[in-house]
Amino acid sequence: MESKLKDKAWTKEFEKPISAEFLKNPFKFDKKSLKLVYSIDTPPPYVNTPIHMGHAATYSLMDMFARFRRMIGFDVIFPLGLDRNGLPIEMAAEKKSGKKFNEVSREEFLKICEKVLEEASTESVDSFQKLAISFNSWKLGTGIGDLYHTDSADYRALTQETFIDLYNKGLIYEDERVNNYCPGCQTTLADAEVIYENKPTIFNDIIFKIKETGEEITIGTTRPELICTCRMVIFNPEDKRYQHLSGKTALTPIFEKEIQIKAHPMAEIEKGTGLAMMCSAGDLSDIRFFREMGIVPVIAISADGTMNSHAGFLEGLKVKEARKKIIETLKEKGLLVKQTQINHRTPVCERSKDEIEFIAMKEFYLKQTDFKDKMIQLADKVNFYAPESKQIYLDWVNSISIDWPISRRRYYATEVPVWWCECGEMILPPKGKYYRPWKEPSPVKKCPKCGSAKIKGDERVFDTWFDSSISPLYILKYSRDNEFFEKNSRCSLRPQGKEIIRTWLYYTLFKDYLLTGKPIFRDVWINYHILDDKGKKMSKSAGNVIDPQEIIKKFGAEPLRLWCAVEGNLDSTDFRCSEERIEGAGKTLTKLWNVSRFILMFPEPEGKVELTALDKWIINEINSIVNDARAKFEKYDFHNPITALKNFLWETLASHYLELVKGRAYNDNSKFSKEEQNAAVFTLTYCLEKMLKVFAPVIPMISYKIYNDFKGKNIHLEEFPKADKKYELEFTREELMGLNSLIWKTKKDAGKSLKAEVILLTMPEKFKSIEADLKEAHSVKEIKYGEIGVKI
RNA sequence: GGGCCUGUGGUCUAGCGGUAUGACGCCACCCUCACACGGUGGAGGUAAUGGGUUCGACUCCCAUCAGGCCCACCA
Repeated sequence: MESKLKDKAWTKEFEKPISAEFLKNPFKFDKKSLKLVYSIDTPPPYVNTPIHMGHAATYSLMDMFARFRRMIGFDVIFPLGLDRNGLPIEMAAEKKSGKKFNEVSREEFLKICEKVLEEASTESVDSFQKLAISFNSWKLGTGIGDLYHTDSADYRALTQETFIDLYNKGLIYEDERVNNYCPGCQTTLADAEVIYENKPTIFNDIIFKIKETGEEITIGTTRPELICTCRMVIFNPEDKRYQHLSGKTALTPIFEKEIQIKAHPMAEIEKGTGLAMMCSAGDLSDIRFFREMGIVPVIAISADGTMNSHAGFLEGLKVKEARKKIIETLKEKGLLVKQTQINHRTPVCERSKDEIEFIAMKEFYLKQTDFKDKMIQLADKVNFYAPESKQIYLDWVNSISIDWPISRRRYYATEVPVWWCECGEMILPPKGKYYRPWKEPSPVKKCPKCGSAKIKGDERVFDTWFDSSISPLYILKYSRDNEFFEKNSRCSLRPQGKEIIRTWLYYTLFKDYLLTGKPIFRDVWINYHILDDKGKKMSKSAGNVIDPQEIIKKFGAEPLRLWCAVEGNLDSTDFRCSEERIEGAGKTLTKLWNVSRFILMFPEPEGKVELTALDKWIINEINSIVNDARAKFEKYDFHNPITALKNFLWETLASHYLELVKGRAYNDNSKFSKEEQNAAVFTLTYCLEKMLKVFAPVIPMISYKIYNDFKGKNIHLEEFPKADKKYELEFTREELMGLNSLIWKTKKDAGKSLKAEVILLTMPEKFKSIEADLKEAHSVKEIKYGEIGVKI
């Protein structure tokens, strides 16, 4: 008999033509369909580096979610987005041109960025295609489900529009903020560009006076030029030496400013003299401290890196000069007790290695501290998978103490859509267009306030998260197709990594709440990480990065996908990437192929079908798997159902049912009736069909091929199976499998072949209904009923 | 330094109050007509460590250790 599956085994070479076929017929989103919409806010990967193993795994899982939802009747929005904004692109451009972004004109620099983007690797897209990820489309466009770029005019226009809306709602304001500033590169830096080095620094012990008692105290500092910004002296609450100072007033040297002395755990007993002066020169932590204490910070360094009027006699000096000068002055006045050289962890510029200065600049802020309670409540309206991940979000929201700074001084990002009149009036353009104020004229010729025509465009851009946080709005056509958006938001699912909960997830929930008044996601699926085979995090510098293309080349995409499902639940645990285990997953594909090949050897049964108890048993088994899978897939758990299905395939179906039913299916000696033989074939194909459909979202290519040869139809357009009614049976799965195993073991222990005859099989009466199948399968001469026993 | 999460045979995983599930790998035997990418059998775990609650704990609580994620790095 010839099987409908001709090839002896499934090989990775079969994947190519199938994935090509998938590409020809993508699952386009059909706005006119009457189906319910299920939308996935996919995380746009960065284009400048090819996707790594983590992407391959998480997108494979997202694809399982998408394919499953389609099979249960949803129209799925599953777009591919490519992230092209921000620093990584600028870094690549700088590397390529050998020039820093402020060394060439803005226009020129953007051209280099665009060139970098043009040449950006298409390897990621190729990987997605090889993995058979079922995005709605691979073509760039502005329709629902189309491929989108985060730097497109369309996307950026929407980002700018949300700025205009939020500004008009009174939620955005401008304020002076301290920035990391590199004097070498002459630019502000993001925190991520700052590294720390141990550098020898002079630690100066300086005398402060106590106003009430005249006592002198000594405080150590590496930044004496900032004494003018000192607004508090603190000591550790446990520090016995200074308890008497609590509540007293200190006078700063030279400036004679009165400041409070307080106990605060931030002061360390062993560090310096145990007394610390708190200056508002520094970074966010200083700002936070001042806010906590209710003190207004004083900024003494201006944007050009020189001391301003707050610094008094130091005004106009550069920071280092100011430090020199004040040390001289302190020495003259006898206020400098001691100078020691210490190794100090100093923030330096990642590239030029210059010491970072902190200077104040005006930046836009989005109010968020007022919304903390709301954002905590909002989390209860979102389903977190796994639920434990919610805590990461809550912890972050609780720790927020300052508003969100949304403007940056870089080039390749969405421009802040603002113009400024010489009189200081801010001019907002109307919504709906993409604006580039640094090169475009203002939307109004004259300032509405003073009538002046001297209007300049703002040169700042947005923080990338200000862009990224509108992705669900963008893919659901917020403000572009209001009817559609109203009907189909909230977005069904946000899948993302655990490490960006405080950024991408929080900012999206927050900003989109401000804009729409609702939690934008229904479900949030948080994924953990793929580690290398030793359990270490993959990183370029460690050289342990596993390339998914290599894995696909070696084993194929299907084993990789199956491995993702079988390895564990990525929503609660990291995976170690082991080639051995991925290869092992491939064996299940072969097993599935061979079982299918066997089943598809028998012609479709004609005439009546009379199910035996054995058939009913295996039908119960597969149905309970179908039930379980339906329920758990909905909750993004593929691991447990697929593990169960895999076990069903290997053990229950292949080892037990198949072995027992073989004789009846062949029926060479006509020991069984035609109806019974039909039942065997019917049951086998029944199991195969359901099994393939449960596997289909996980391993779409092999299931597509088998189902096509089996039914001549596209399995991915079929409905996900439902369980049929359950049959009552006298024996359990364990009892049946135990009986088989006992017979096989008895033969083996006696050194006989498995085909050897059983002279007498004694078994409980509950197996009477499957007597004929047992007799045939185990070559039993005689059967008796009673205590179990095998005689050979 | 702070917060949160995790810790089950060599590797990975299930269950989550009654001494442990399955897979991969390993060893032995077997080419039985779908499959040697197979079959059968076997070795291998005092559940990170130490306490506590309980008649009883892998399962609950505390501490320690290790790993992960995020934040901070300041006199």
